Amino acid sequence: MSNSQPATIEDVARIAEVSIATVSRAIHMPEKVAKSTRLKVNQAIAITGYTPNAMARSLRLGRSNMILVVAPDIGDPNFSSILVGLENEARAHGYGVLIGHTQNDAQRGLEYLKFFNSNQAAGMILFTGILPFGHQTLTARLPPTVGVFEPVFNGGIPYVGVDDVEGARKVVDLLISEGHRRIAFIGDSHTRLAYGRRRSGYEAGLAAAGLPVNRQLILEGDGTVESGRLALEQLFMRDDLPTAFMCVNDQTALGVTLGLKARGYDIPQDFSVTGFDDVPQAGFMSPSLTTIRQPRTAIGKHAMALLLELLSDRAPSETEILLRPDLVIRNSVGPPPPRR
Amino acid sequence: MSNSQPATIEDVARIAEVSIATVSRAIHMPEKVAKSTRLKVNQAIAITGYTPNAMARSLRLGRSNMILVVAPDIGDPNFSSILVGLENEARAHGYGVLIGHTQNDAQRGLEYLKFFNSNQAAGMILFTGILPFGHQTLTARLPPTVGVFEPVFNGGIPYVGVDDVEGARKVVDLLISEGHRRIAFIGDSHTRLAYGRRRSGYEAGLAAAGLPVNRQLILEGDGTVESGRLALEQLFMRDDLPTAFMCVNDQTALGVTLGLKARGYDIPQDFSVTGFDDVPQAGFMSPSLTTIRQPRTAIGKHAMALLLELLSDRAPSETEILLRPDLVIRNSVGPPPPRR
DNA sequence: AACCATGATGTAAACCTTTACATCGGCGAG
DNA sequence: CTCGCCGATGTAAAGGTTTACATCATGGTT
Repeated sequence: MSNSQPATIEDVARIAEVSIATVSRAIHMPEKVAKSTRLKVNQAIAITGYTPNAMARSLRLGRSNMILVVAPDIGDPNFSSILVGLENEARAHGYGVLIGHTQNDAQRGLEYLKFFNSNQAAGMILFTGILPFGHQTLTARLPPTVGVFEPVFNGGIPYVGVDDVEGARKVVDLLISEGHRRIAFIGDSHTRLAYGRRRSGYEAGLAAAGLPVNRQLILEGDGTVESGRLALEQLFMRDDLPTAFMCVNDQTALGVTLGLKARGYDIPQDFSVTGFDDVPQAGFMSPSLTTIRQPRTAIGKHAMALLLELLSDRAPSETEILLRPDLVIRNSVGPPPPRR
Repeated sequence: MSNSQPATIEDVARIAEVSIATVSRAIHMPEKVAKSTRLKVNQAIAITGYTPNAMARSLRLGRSNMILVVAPDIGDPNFSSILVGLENEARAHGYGVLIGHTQNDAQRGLEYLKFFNSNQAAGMILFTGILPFGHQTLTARLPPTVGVFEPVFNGGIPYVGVDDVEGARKVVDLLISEGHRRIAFIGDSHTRLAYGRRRSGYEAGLAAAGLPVNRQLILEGDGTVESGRLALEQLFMRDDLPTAFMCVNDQTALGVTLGLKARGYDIPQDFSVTGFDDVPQAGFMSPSLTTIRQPRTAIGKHAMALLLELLSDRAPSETEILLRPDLVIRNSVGPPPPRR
């Protein structure tokens, strides 16, 4: 039964007493083979436990049914649920998913690019906001690619994510409606498109309320906990404090929260803090964090659907899909303290 | 330069004015080819931008240089750093890493098994404490495999992880030295070997201190936040409280902490809580969590080294590698309250 | 001077598929 | 009865490698 070598199509053919061509057809174009033969073949497959050799198959075909998902950091709390969406959609269409982990190392990114020479993958999903290889000349020879979660910096790449501008807008609007007038934006960035969009939403919200945009209250950050803590320290050094901290993501908000608590302040009594993304830990923070929910599995699903559309080279119906962000109100926002 | 089709070995041969055999040798057995030819070949490779077709290669060779890493949940906070260790070691030996995500679905596990028929992967790292496919007959035809982080339930599979017994022992010893006598163990499990081992350490510690093992204080759990919260409620319903909660992992400890805080208790003034694993969030919890550090990248490194040893079918030097667990003392442990 | 070992290179088979093309038999129409 | 067509199946090539074996030239030994 289970010999040392995996069964090949030839083993099946021998047992079914047909040619290998017929076996192949019985598998891939069943309607082209007589019912009785089909039966024999299926029995033979069951007997041998044959599964087609994927490498030989895609060598012959010149294409594979694998999609490469490239992420700089597998540990990103947003990644896992997006992956689930990607995988489910992929498998529903007969595709599989490989995960590539670049650790922000262009060298590694390049290695994954080789996958496409060998047809080891047919397309690529980019979880990084940037092309994962240094600025090679090869922009031309890029495989079909879709960005998720964060628009791809180098431009021109279809993208699926949440509507960052509107999400940020919802946050500022909430803060303003609570009575805040001095709202800091923590985590501005020139390189991360998503953060830039969130900042636009922030500014739009202020403008709509007739509030000035105070450049002193906009601090840079890279979305890490540490960056939040750091920005907070800078603000305290300047002694020109806001009443609310609108953070570019939940990690940053955690940093701000920790810093504030370390200084002995209470949230939301003394200051309000908001995040963005609603990572799994957001509900467990103390206080639990008011933030924007990312529809993560939906993002994954749409992104994969878009990529498969690209692969079937029907012209893709759209090139940027923006999903609706939902505000999640928890306990980190309150009215500003009476005076300061 | 960059035509539409990727360059093949034949293109290189033509340009270098040698046969394809020589090109292949120049790449894989450079000492077998004259220095002058080697030079020509290398130039031709540079000109064409040739990279070998990995599929054709492993089709011919009957083996690949990819290692499949199977995890039920990519989002597990322990996974990412272990992966880094695995990857670094793999690439140092010319191997690459593929990540398989099973979502605890045996069907998916089986699909990954097909990788080995096609030689898409040469070996497998199991991050799940269990064989990721239902109980197939195929235990015999298992590819070279190493478990990480959690011993593999179905037995006989080499394993690299932390010494759970000793780690747990360090935790109880700490609690006992603080003066605790009634210590609950949250997260016992029949199916998760690591948890069983941690419980052994717990019992050993109690025994060494001459304390009784109270079965009422040992609660089941599956390592989720929710399981921690649940176990806590059970204890409160029984009205027979411990002074310290030793949790099987950090997530469980988070659940216990949240439950305790919801009931208005202070940690560590009213109760002490400990975790295990030192996940990245442990330091950010409030209070910050006293726990056991997993040497995650080291685990990955050793596991991959062991697997590569297995692959080279030198008999592996050892079949279980246990790394030293370190106690990380933070702020969730204190002496028990004066009376109760 | 004849021979052989040695080193460098080329030829062709094999790995496992898929599929264009050929073959074959049967059946309906003329 | 013959022809042509159609459906079912088989034959063989192709896809890009690696490598056993063959070939060839060179230089040293006898």
